[in-house]
Amino acid sequence: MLDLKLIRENADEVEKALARRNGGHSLSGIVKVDSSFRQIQAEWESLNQRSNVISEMFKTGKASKEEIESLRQESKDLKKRREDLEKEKAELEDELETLRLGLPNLPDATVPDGRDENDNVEVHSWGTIPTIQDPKHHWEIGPTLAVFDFERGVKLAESRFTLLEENGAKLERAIMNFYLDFHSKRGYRELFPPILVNRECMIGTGQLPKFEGEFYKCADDELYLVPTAEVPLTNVYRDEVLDEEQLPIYLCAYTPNFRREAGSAGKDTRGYIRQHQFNKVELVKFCLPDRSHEELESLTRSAELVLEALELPYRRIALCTGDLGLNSQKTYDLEVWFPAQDKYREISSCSMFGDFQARRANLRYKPADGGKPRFLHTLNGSGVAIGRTLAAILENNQQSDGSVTIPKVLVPYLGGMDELKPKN
RNA sequence: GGAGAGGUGGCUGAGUGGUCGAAAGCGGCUUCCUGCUAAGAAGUUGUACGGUCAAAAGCUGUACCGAGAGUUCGAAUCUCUCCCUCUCCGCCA
Repeated sequence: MLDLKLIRENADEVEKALARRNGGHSLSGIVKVDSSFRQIQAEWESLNQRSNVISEMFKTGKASKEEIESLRQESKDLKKRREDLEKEKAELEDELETLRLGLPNLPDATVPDGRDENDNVEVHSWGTIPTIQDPKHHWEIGPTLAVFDFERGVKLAESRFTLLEENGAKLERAIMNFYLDFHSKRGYRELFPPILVNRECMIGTGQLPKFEGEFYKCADDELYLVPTAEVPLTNVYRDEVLDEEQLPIYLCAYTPNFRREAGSAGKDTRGYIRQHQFNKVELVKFCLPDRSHEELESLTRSAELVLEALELPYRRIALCTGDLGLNSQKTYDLEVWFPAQDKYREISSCSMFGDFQARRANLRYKPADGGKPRFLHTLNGSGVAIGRTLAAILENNQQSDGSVTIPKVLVPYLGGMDELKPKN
């Protein structure tokens, strides 16, 4: 959410900054609603003031008996007019809130301009792309190695749900534990948050109200299945004022994630890449406003390091303005190599949000110099997606005999197992 | 699920329908004092959005005592609905 004062006073500049994204975002609507809201507000306040004066006269008993009758009547009339104004005021306020919540963040100056993902910029790549004769897709390899059972996953739920067979289950858990251990050792405090969250959380991190159809919601409770651990983690300190000395705060957590994938019909329908339920370890940071850029670099680096530890070839992409998410000022995507698809696929997305989420979730810190509480800055990134990691390991580590070697760092997490062999 | 208690400022905790933005204590801040971070004394201390001002300070207006509705000239205080927390019992991983 953008600062209303900033919009009011520098509408042109804000509009110019937003124009770097796709689809123009006109501010004239917001400015207009804001000014009529304030006009109504002023009128309403002056009526209140009069009512308070009348009350005061009752209190002090200064009015004569005849005056009392007319004052009583006046007060009743005032109340009626106030109620009319209140209705109008509430409507305008709602409208203003909706408009503001729908407005995206301002892109950072360092973000490359562009229309869509084709204009994203590769920052660097790591690792050697393996040479594999006729590489197979992970969905071809998985079932032969007791990793995936796609048919039964669909039977249990619906499409885009997968049953992990014994090796898959163990591998998924090994990756998850490796990631959590790795980030915990590097200063991220491990939490295990609720996986159902309330609406305030979803608004706080920016999923709602704009993307209502993307998420699973409980019918009888105002609760949502988390689409990412970003939601509970970023909301941990919602409506709180932290001390400056507490910052920065690094959090990490594993959660399952649930997404309807409403806009992705027909995309990645095969395999384990795009599921309604998937596992992920997420990294979240809270920091002082002037630290965002370096925190983004180190956050992204943390995500890269787990891929390097797993020896998976990847590249880092800087998203262009047109591909940036609603909340984000700047985003790096990490993409890992998928041999059978002959391309890189996203496995992590690391973003800085400035005070955009902090305003929505009311996340503040008290400056050490004793000033008023200020909004802090938030960042997050996948550290990284577990299911896609599993798929990438299957594809990159496939051998000509149909087996798959396990990355060294995972072997201890698998009781010493260092390869998966086909049954027969 | 049954029974009960309660939701007030950064925290603890008072509050008779007008004198309550709200006692008191703690904490915070400022100053004084004792030759050093300990103790003591005094003062000060909510938030949001407006107005005034070049701006800040200051002054000033309105709102806010879980949320919403109602009674009343006037509600933290009375009534209703909802939400949440706590205690006991039951049930359950």
